[in-house]
Amino acid sequence: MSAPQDTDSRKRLNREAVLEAALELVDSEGLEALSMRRLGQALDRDPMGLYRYAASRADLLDGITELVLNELAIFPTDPDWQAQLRRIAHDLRLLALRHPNVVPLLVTRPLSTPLGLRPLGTLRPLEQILGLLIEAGFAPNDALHVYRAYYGFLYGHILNELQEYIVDPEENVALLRLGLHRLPAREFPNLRELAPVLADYDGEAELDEGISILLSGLAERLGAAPTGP
Amino acid sequence: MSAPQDTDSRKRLNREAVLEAALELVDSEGLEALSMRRLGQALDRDPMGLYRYAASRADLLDGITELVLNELAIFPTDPDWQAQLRRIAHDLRLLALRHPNVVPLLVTRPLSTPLGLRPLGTLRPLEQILGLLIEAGFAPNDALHVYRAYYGFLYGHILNELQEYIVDPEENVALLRLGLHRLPAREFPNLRELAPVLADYDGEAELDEGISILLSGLAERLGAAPTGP
DNA sequence: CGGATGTATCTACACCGTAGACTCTAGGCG
DNA sequence: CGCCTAGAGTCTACGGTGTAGATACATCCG
Repeated sequence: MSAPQDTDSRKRLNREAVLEAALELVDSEGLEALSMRRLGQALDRDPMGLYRYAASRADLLDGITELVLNELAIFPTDPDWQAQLRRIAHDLRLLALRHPNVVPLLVTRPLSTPLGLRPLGTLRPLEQILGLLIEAGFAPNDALHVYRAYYGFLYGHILNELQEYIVDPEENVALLRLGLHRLPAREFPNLRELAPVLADYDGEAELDEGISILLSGLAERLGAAPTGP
Repeated sequence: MSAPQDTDSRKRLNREAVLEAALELVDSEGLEALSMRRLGQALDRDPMGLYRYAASRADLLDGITELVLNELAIFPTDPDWQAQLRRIAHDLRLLALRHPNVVPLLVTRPLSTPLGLRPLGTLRPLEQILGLLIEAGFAPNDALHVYRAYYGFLYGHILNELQEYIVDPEENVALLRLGLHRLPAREFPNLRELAPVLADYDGEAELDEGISILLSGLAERLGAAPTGP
């Protein structure tokens, strides 16, 4: 009658469990809904107790980005680097669509922390992709440049796609039309005319096409100036 | 002796003045420092009075992004669309470096508002670049795709560059070294080895190179499948 | 048993966005 | 002139936030 009630939700916590609950909250109710008190409530714990597992709210946010990025699998020794980069791109895209509310964290957190001080989990993709490229024959310098082009393109695409993404596909067209109808016709003729095209955006195809272009450009460069013996 | 003290900072306000003060605050002290109370203090006004010029804090943020994007000049009728796109890219980069704290808003605000309901000022670049491309001979459909590739690349680059940007160039190397030194050597060999290269990132050159590649790809496509009569 | 050590909880503070009531000012109109 | 109205400016208050610090509690070691 005095055991600390392990009925269901009162198991012993650990950092991962806390982060998972936080992620769940963010996924379902948005970033703004994530507060220590709300999270404590979701875990049926005193909010102050969470500070044992996350030093601050900022640390919590970092933890979430880390957790999400861990869903991304990279195999830096795969010899087919092009296929690998293509797969990673699609995986990251799906990950972003699965956790749209986390995307702002993904692109924003790194801006506030110098590279070397970031959570290791968020640096791992960088490290591993560098490895992949170096393994593939790029000089380390070039690998870095390639990584930047690749990841830049990827993040850009995700932001683009998510901007035009609307949750309820039923409302999608209507809302879009409604919204665009609001635009002054003489100032925004092109946007208004493109409404139907905007409405059915095939993000996957667009991403794949972009990756193809990028990869062919990169392969060309690799062929032109090989560095290995 | 009773005039409402127009000494200096107590002129009549308007939305733009408020937004400019807000931008100044964000530039100098970061996004988190922007609160109604702080802003009211900066303007020597009652915080509640600001609601006359911005309906909410969110609206304030939207206003700031709009204000910043207005610094970007686009000439949609310039026949040399490639030069135009290149210039815009560099302008946007400089703008991001001038207002690094605003960049999170730039990439993040559009994610929370359906396209048609966004502040007009933030849609204008899209509209005008579409105009530029259509004028250049792209079919409207293609113009949209090209825009996405272009802007995606651009945003990606800016995020990349800002991630590695550190304010005080004196501390830069030291901090970076310090940070990277922290990384476990066996897990992050590539990153550690690339520290010196990371330290002197020439964002302008990298951007320009990327734009060149993109433009040549685009020009090729335009040449391959022209749409005009 | 006594102490010590780590966990959980509570209280309190300074700050936030903003709803709503209130005061004050300027101007129009009889 | 006096009065009324509309709007701008101000104040107070409410329910929320992150988190420092004190306090209570459990658990283990000697």
